Amino acid sequence: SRRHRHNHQPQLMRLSEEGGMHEKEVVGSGGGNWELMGAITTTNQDQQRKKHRKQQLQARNSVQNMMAIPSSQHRKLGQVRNNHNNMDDDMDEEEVDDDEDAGGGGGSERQREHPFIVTEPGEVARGKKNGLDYLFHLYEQCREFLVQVQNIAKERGEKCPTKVTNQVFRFAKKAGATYINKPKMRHYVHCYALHCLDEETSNALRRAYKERGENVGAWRQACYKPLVAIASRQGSWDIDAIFNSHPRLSIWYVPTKLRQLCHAERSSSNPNSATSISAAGGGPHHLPF
Amino acid sequence: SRRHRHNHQPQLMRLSEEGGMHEKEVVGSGGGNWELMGAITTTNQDQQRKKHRKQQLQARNSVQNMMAIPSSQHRKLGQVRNNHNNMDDDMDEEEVDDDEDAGGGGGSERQREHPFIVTEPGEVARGKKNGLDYLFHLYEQCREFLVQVQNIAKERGEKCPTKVTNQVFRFAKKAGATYINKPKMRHYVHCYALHCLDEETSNALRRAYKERGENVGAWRQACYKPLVAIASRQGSWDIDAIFNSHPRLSIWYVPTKLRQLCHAERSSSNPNSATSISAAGGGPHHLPF
DNA sequence: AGAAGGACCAGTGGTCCGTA
DNA sequence: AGAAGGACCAGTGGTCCGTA
Repeated sequence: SRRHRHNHQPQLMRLSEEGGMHEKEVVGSGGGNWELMGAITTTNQDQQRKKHRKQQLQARNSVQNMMAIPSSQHRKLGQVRNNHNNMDDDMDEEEVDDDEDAGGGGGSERQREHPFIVTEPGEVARGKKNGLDYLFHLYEQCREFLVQVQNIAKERGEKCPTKVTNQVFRFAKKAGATYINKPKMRHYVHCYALHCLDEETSNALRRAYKERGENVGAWRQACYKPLVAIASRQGSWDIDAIFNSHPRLSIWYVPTKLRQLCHAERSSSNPNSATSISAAGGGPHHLPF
Repeated sequence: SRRHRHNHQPQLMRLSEEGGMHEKEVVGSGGGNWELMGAITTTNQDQQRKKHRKQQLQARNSVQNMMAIPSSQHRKLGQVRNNHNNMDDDMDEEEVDDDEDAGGGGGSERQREHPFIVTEPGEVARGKKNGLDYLFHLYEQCREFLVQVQNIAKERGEKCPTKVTNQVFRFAKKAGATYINKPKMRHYVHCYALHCLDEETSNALRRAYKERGENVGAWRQACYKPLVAIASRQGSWDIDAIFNSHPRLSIWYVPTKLRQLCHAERSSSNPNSATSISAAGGGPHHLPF
């Protein structure tokens, strides 16, 4: 096969055990579209790859170059599928692949990420699964992408984002981290929040839910309650202040449902909420960050 | 005339001298559409006004009630024109007003605000003009509207804006402050910034530009330079940090042009800007706020 | 069924340009 | 001409729902 597997971000690979190769690795689709991958703390061995004819058939990506990363060819990146032979890059020009390339776009379809399972701290997921340490690691990666976007913005004298915005997700995608996307990160933000704010509780919850054989959705739901308890203990139920006071959490938007739960809890625990809010500025506990 | 002039916000009236009445006063167009004006720290004497038939001809404002302020009738409010007789409310039902009511909507057109002129500190504008103290006062009003929006949001457990957003402008409009609008406030933000950050310099500039008979546009342009000088003196050229460090200024977005000017100045004064930015976090002067 | 993520949508920041 | 502001537009935050 002329398609070469290579890991562009060795430090970022997924944590599931599965043969020698990690499915999250991105297959190089030819040369020239990994420009500035070096920005992601990895050396880039792909920059001198040969140009592939297919890239020229593909219309240039119309999205403007963004944040110093040249637009990639944006061909569907042909991420390696698990237990599925790599297609040769030329194959789809001469034969039909039975479950990819169905869309008329001409590229192979991107493989979805493996679903998360509830794992204990330190546990590596087996099979076509990803573990929760990997999930939390994605949040750290996003933070690194944000820092890069911020540095570039400062360098250019442009507006500098303080949160993980669409711009950051776009940057991550262009940088090759195609496994990062907004809906996923938003979906599990509060789980990451618990991990940041009270790792002990977070770890205990993971062990309990793994023990009971609960699925990820159940674990995710269960993460809300201890967070509300933390907000309650702060005395203000001000989940925004709690997020903003934590250096790793402050870059994430508070999820709507968590805010609503904190508000509901505050209302039920203190029906005279008007005064409680006015008073909140004066008296809540200091956060340990 | 059955149309009554009344000042809904006595403390907020414009500063131009012009007969007994101030043009910024809003004409009550009938009863019922000043709900919750009390939220703007004024007692509301208009709430018991009679309903006017014209309001019923007007389609109900389709914009949903926002932030606890019932939607106003949204008839064009018929702000008093200067040196122009007040129309009787009933007039447009029986006769045509020659320069209002030209649209098909059936309401009288809103009068534009009088243009600003360069005034000295404390000086009240004469004629159909507004002075710069009044301009800066509008920024204080916006801050008060923001505070109200924030209080309501906290009360409801909703996202709480930290800046003067579209939501705040909408709130201001619904509260009757029809003379506040986004393009205007954005246009003069940097002038207000200078007023906040270095009132001495701001005052001197006003006096100089008034003396030389310059128009508002020229004065406005001239406000950029001392701001860039302030950013330069801070050593970081970080105009965002300067805005955010000031309690009254921090709620305003840094205007694009000011950011660009600071960036250009930094680049020309320190071509090796990459290191300068990296170092900026460690060493800039403390701001006095 | 449980879960990942493309893609949509209401409302945003930003400011142009038809208006007076 | 100088100036005020309605209204537009590209890109946002938020998340639904067609997909696998």
